[in-house]
Amino acid sequence: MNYGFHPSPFGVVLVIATDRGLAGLAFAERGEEKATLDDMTRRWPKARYVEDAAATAPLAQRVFDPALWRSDRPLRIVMIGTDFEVRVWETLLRVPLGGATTYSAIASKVCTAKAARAVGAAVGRNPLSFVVPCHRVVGKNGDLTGYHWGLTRKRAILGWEAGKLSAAA
DNA sequence: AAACGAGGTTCCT
DNA sequence: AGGAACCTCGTTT
Repeated sequence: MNYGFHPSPFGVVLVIATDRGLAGLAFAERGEEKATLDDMTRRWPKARYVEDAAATAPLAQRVFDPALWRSDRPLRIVMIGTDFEVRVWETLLRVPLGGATTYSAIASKVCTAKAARAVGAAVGRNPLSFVVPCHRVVGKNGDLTGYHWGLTRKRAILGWEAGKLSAAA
């Protein structure tokens, strides 16, 4: 796996890629790049990691520029996780830009309605932050309940998306 | 408003 | 294997 750190509208992002496509995308606080990398590599302990910012830079650029989200050049992604997690993430991928869903709604689709917390855990462990719209999930009552990389960042992303939406319209 | 328990899955020891 | 943690939710103090 190749990885590299790149600037983004929301801070530094760690991009992890395999020869089959994008595998990981995580936000890092300034100075905490190492911790973020550890956090990611823990997900796939058996993988070999090589820093190659040149390989990951184009991916980072593409992900954060909606103008490049074209169906004729789909972003290739690789989802590595348990059955449950992958199901949750695939459900999330169907949430449209600017849309929102709830943990319990996903839970009832993937498992039972009471698995909301499990969904929360799975969403939180989502290695493809931002690409998989884990930030468009809100609590049942419409509140932003939590975010692995900070509620502040979650709000920033939602605001950014709202801006992109009005720009497109 | 705060505390609590149920509930599903995964992580860590 | 056992316990704790998690981006939850509904109910009870």
